[in-house]
Amino acid sequence: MASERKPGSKLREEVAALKRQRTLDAATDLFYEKGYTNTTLDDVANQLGVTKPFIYTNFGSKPDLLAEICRIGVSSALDEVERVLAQGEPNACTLQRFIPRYVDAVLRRQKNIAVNIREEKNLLPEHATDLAELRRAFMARIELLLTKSSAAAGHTLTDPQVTAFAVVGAVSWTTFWYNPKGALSAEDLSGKLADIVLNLVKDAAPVA
Amino acid sequence: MASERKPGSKLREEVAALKRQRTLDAATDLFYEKGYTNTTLDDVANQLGVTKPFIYTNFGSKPDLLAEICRIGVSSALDEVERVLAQGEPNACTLQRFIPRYVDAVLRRQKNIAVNIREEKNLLPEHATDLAELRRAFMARIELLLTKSSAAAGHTLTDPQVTAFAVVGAVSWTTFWYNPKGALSAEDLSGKLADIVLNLVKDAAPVA
DNA sequence: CCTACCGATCGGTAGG
DNA sequence: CCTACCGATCGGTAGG
Repeated sequence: MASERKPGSKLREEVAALKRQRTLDAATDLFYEKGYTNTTLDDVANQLGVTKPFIYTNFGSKPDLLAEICRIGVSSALDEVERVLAQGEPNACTLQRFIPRYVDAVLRRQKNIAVNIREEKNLLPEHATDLAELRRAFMARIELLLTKSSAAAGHTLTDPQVTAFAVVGAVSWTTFWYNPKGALSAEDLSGKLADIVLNLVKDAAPVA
Repeated sequence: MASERKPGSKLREEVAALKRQRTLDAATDLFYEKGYTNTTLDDVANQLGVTKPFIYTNFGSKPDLLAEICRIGVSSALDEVERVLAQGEPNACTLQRFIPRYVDAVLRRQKNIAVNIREEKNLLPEHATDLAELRRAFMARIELLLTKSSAAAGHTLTDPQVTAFAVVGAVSWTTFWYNPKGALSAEDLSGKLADIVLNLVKDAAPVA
């Protein structure tokens, strides 16, 4: 009996992580495709080739699963701003580095972000509060980035908050219309959208 | 007995229209506030001070009610583009007239548009098809407007379709964050957003 | 257009 | 972690 098991609860952990990941993936696909309330936990289990109680070994409830999917969506965008801000004080070129990365991050987490927006009303109050806080933090960082990099480029934003919402709206909107299987590649889109959005943050001048 | 009733089925029609309108209003508020699946038809009836069968005299089913709410949302935006396009060939100033009106229209129908976006997956297939067609028509009109008015202003859009999605995204996004009871008035917002969006449609030049 | 009810769906769990 | 089931919810309607 070649033993030596106790320290290697590592395998056990890896198995648990794998199960959790697969459950999240299946649920993300189904929630995105059919909507949260039209997806039963039996559907999710079925797609994984298991039965419903399997899901409850990793997640406490259906709303927990939803909350985690949403959290991943917001976090991926927040991480991207933090990464750029961590590279030092924003300068005139920071936005040109940030915007394409942000667009890419959103497209990579397209399903999570779409579900996050659509299913907000199906979150439990505690999850809704947490996610609202995360989103608020994200918006604050975007505002900071826009303000500082605009200043460095020599212009002032009339209303950084509204500008931030416009940028985030233009980018997040892709999650509703972009089809990864279509003719437009994610790279093409992210380049084009980056150009358009960069234009947007240049201060309005020749209007009226 | 002062009679004279038959030709005046007009009153009857007015009553029917009123009931229908009130039902739509109540459902729009509740779907927006709590989400479609979290709102029961008993909730809607309750808010109107009636019982559930009342609703079925005006709408065939819950999904019918949802479809009508969504249709009003898309239509209000489509109507606005059509109105501007009907004023003759777009020129260099057309966008400056259109954008604020479009933003206003979206804010006026904020609830319908938010519900439209969120509850897409809860539509019946036939309604989903109709609404997708309406949305497609709307996007085509926006693209046309952007292309022609840009041309009239002397610049060319690299990709009118992506630009159109960016504009529509930046504006539609307001339905998720704008709070009519907050400090920012709808007029202020529509002015600011119009400036920002007008900036966005000027062709990218000094990038890279 | 109300009262009262049916029927189906589905999240969650007991028991093993 | 499966089988089998409960319990609640809720859209829709029959009957008046």
